[in-house]
Amino acid sequence: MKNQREYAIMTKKKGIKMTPEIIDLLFPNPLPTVEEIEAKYPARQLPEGAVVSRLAPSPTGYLHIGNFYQGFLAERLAHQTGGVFFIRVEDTDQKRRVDGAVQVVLRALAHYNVLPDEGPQLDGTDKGAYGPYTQSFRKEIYQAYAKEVVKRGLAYPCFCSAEELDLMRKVQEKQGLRTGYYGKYAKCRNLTDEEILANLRAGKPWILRFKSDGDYDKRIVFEDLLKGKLSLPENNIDHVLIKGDGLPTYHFAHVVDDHLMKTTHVVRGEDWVPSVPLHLQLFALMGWQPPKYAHHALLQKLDNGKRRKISKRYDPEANIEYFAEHGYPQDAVLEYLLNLMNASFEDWRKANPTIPVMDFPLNFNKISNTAGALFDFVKLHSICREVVARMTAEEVYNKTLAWAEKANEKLATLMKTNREKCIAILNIERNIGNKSRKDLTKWEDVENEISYFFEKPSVDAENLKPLSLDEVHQMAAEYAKMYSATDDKDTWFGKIKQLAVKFGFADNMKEYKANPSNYKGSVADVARILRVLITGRTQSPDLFAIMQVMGKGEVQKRLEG
RNA sequence: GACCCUAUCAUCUAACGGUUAGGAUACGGCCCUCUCAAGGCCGGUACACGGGUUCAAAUCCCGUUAGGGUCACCA
Repeated sequence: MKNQREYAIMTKKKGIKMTPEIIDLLFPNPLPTVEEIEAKYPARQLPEGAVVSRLAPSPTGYLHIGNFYQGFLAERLAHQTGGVFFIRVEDTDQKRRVDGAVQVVLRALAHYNVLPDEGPQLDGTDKGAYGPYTQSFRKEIYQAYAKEVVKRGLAYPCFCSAEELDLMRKVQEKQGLRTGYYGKYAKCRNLTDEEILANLRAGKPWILRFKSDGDYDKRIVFEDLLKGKLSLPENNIDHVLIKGDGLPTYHFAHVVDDHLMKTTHVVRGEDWVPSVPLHLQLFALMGWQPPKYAHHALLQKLDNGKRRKISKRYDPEANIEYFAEHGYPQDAVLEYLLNLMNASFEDWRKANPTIPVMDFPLNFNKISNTAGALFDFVKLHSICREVVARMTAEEVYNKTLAWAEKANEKLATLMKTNREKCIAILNIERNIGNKSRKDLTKWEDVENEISYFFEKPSVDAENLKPLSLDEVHQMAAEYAKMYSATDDKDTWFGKIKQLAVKFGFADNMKEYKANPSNYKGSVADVARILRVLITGRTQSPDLFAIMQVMGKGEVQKRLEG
């Protein structure tokens, strides 16, 4: 890798020196000097070892779960070291820009408590001293640096049309060559000053290309924080720095912005690995210290037995909003992702069941470095159940209500008008000793867990067997007379046993199993029949607790009906 | 096609030259004075293949195979 000095020498030797006239035509508008710009971006005052990292979303109206994963990882790294995590909006592709997209990203991050220290805010302002944090507002900064590169003779205008480039690529493909603007295919690289001038005066559209001095047969070696030592061919392609609309490409913007914003660590998906040689080359060209890179594996999905990266097009869960919409507990999503980052998370959680997720010490040296994990709903759901089981009934109530207010109006109304009762329902078999029911996965499921308390269930006669409807009525009437809301659990169950005997059922399992033909069934069947009358279901949480919460009046109504 | 990354149970993974290859999820079985859920106990399932190096290899090296990724005026 060459340093700035070597580039300067090289420039002198073989750089094309653009005439001042060309430079004026290329950059007709007044621009700040690079010195002026640099002065606005002083070194950050941070403790030793503090990481400055960022999430750089494109405002497409959609936050991909992979980007969220990346941002979360960057945020952890920054905040665990006392550093800074910021957001930078990469909107240099104006075609893909969608209104309100930044809000989508910010709201998603806020939902998960992954909080940026700097960047655009929901009200449209910027927070932080290293902005603007939206690339389209930084146009003249990129232009100023581009102009500098042109002055040094290391960038040149390219007049090739999209059609020409397309044709070129097809030719290269046909011949089995590497595609790209390099070597003899870099036609505009060797244009004379006169030719450039003529094109510019004729108003021919142009883009600015970097004059690569890389040799594809040589290798560049660098240390990736996650992948270790990586060796790739040098870049010899004259990549685009400034596009036809005057905005930079990702590559140039990345180098300029992360230099100015003092990013120390670039965390991104491993799909970026192939462009690291280019990026390092650009940092060297500018004479800047490159950040450390950390490329993580991509989240994948099984599709017809084949793996592929999670796709916006086919997988609804590729959109981070999916999880909020369906009422996934925030912490469960975070825990699941943390578990993919560090498998030791589970052990930590087991040892520290009550500590907040964000207190997990994410070990950067142990970030999994495999081919990329399959997104696993089964595992996520299991984590959800654990997370919900750890909550108090009131927390579950609050979180569910917050979800329902956006997603299920009917449920929200029901919950608001029956707050205490809902909490009592959600408290059934919760935090008894240190055990809890684990049948709630997401807020979406709550409706089904509480609905039967509020409306009289329909009863399927099939579930009342072996008794006839008449016999059921007799049994229910008998039980209604016996039931007392002040009974403790043992007394309650004792009465069910009495009822069982009275109607020809065995009052304990062992006896029934020993002589099944002597009985209509066991006490379990009696309990089932009562459960069906009261809840409409054959399966439910503890019937004793349900009846207590429901209240004697309602219980009797259901027994009679 | 070129280049890069990866390879341990079905899934996520631990192991950093010496382990009966561990855990979690899922699955199966048993137990648990009412079902379900939970809980307890038990169980099956993995080092992709082939060569080396070494007293010793899941671990290091090479190759094969397989999967993934990248090759834009998109990021």
